[in-house]
Amino acid sequence: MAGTPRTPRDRWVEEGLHALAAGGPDAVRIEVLAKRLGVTKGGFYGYFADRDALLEAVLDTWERESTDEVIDRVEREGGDPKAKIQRAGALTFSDDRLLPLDLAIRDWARRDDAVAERLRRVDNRRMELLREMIGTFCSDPDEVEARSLIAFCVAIGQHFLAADHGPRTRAEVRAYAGDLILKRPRRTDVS
Amino acid sequence: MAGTPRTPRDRWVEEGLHALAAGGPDAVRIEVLAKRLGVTKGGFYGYFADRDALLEAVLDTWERESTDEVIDRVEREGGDPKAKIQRAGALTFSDDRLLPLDLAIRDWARRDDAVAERLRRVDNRRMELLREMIGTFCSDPDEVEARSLIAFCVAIGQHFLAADHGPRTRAEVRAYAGDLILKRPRRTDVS
DNA sequence: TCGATTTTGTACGGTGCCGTATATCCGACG
DNA sequence: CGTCGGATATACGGCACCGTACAAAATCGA
Repeated sequence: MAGTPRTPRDRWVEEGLHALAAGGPDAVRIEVLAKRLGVTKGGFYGYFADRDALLEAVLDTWERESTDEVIDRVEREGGDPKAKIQRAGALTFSDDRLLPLDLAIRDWARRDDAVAERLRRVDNRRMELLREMIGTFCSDPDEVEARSLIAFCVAIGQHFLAADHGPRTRAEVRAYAGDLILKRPRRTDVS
Repeated sequence: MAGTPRTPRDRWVEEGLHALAAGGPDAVRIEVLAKRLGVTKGGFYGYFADRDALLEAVLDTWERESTDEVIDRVEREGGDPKAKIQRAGALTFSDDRLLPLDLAIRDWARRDDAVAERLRRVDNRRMELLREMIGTFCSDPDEVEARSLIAFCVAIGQHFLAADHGPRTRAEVRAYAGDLILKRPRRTDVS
């Protein structure tokens, strides 16, 4: 029995995740990954039947990391509901690793039903967190749903937007937008 | 002098737009477009130096169609500010032609600076429309900017979201969200 | 150290696509 | 009708990648 392989299965998946995040599914090329790993593709086919099998493994890893691991960590660190949701959002949408991956997979999902189904599972768990948090200050279920959708759309959409904001930075505008959506409405009637 | 070419330059661009919308920039393959056009790539190089030149032409066409043409049409049909912005949004984000193209280009822009620059120009014009409309009922400039960002993010982001909404349809939730963002705040203080 | 086993390197054939060169077609015009 | 010119077809060489086959090397147990 031989010992630890020089390039175990996980390293291939890891490089696959990087390539997917950086260039989309079309950029996940076996020979390119091999070059980045400093090996040839010789060993690849010991772990994966073909390129599609690698993509499946990549998606498996992403799905696990972006749900269970994030949720585990959030639960472990505790805090009030709002802090938990914010931490979940921060882990998912601020992480240099998960964010580009998330965006790449969203675009991929538009063209591949199996990917779309995975994304649906992941997004549903995230939406559940949002509903829970927004439900702490908003009682109308329709409004909870609408605000959750808005919050999610802003979290994702801001990375697909290229507009400028004059003297303001995107982060400033986004922070203000977050206040509008995630805080209890306390406006006086201006009519 | 020979007459009208069988496959003029515009047809190549047109097919390029379709391919881009359907599969992203990697799907814009000269020989694939030729097959769809029922010709070989023989004539292609009479119009374009290479594949990149076609992609430039495709982006030129998209940029023109999604700004000038939309704005021309909106101005021509008139109406109050809100109606105009809604018509601009409808033309851009409900059109079977422009929407998938828009989404594909947004993902592309994340990886290509030149595309990002084009998208910035287009998005800035759209944001200007949003500010204008939201400014009609909201006087705080920070809030105008934040609401504009939110509205834009929802318009784009909803197409990158896979979450379900229980008994509600996405359209219902989105409509409610639109009311929250695009209507004058009239809430009573609940504190 | 010596096999046994697994991983890796190398070589191969096949495919799809790019860009070029050249031949062929076909309408316009004399 | 012939010829001219642009549009298209065909053929080619090249490249990058896939997946397979087999040889070489590395590693562990004995």
